[in-house]
Amino acid sequence: MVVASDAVPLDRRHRRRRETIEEVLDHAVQIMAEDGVAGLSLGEIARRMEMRPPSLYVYFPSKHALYDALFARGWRLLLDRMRASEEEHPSVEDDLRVIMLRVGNDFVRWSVENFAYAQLLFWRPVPGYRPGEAAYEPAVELYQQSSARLAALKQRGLLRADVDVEVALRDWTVLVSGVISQQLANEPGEPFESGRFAAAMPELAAMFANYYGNPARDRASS
Amino acid sequence: MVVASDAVPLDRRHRRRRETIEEVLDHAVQIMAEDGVAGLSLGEIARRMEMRPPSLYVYFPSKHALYDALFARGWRLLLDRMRASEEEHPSVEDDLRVIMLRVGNDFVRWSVENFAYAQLLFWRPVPGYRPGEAAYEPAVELYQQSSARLAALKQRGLLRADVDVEVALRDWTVLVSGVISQQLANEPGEPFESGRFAAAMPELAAMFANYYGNPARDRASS
DNA sequence: GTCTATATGACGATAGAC
DNA sequence: GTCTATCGTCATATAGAC
Repeated sequence: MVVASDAVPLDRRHRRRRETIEEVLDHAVQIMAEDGVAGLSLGEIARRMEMRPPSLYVYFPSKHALYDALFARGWRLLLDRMRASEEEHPSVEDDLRVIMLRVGNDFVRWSVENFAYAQLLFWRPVPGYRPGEAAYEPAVELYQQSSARLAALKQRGLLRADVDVEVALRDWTVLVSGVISQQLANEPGEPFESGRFAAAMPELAAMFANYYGNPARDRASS
Repeated sequence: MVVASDAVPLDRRHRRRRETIEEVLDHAVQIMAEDGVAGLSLGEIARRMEMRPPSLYVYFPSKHALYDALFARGWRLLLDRMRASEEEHPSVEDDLRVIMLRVGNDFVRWSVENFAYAQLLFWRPVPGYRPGEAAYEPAVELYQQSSARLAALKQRGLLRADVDVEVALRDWTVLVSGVISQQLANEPGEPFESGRFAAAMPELAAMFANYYGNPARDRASS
């Protein structure tokens, strides 16, 4: 068996397969945006790819597996977005409110602009579908990144020393997911800039900073 | 035409019809709780009522109309619950945090215990379904009741005089719906008492009271 | 390996008999 | 008011063509 000469077409096949998978996911997101997350249909994906529905089972063993791939892809995209956000604007300010507002706004903006993903990630709209363990991996990674970020802020004295980082992070996720939920449920399609609930972020960031912030360090909160 | 003699069987027919409708709704809620909101199927309702599916169309012209009835019924039940809550414990305390925590806890508790309704009311899980104007009526009523309650608290000096009641209410709904969303999405089936996100209510109520409360009146906030 | 043809059973919905 | 019959669509399984 000659491994080396087989490797090239094997790679090409694999690459082509992955490209097809990505194309399936692209169409799936588009359809979810049009018809709702639970309105995704394999037949519609196949139609747009000029395939027959059963052909999709070559790439995904079930519709749930497709949702799992979308779930993981969504968290991965959001994780990348938040990493880029942190690189663009390192949180060097001494104002907890300003830092949380920037982070929160980026999070909410991505969710509003990618509402199909957001509904899949933050709600539970698909009957019978529960994300698999592997699909949760990037979500866990984002959680750990957020936790580390908050811990660093505490280290720098922006969070009070007696604050439990996990509790503060739980409350912060409640604030942010509340904004996203209300925005997507009550004003679907409304852009981030003009959303009535997205506009609540400044007050909510101030609330959070006042409550968990260190008054000795952070003069801006009152 | 003798109207009087027709009236009795007509009433009986109407009453019987309404009873059947209520029975349909009861089964629908039960099925949504088991299979998810979007997993509701007319066939399953008919099966449990020992009917054929087309017979349901005598009572509801479409599945969306059924969802509309469930939407209105859910808000009505929640409205009744919040009214009873206010009667049991009139908000006579002088502590904004305590008042908001009681109201918020009752709201979240109902939502967790009636998670099928809650998903329908606070999320948008059904592809293609948008609540009709009539179905929104009890939701609007509850909003107005909440708005009046906050205005009364402002009148009593528990909310700062410069606070916009509508803004404060928007932020409060974000907090509460954030708790409900996170609780139902991440710990489905978990009771109110042991829910990780339901347990955030005390901190969130304190956050809200600190931010919008009147420090001159409300010594408890810090 | 990749796609297709075909089939099954469930679904929402409609028409028309009784 | 309830039924049977029917339609079109869906996810899914199997078997087989290339």
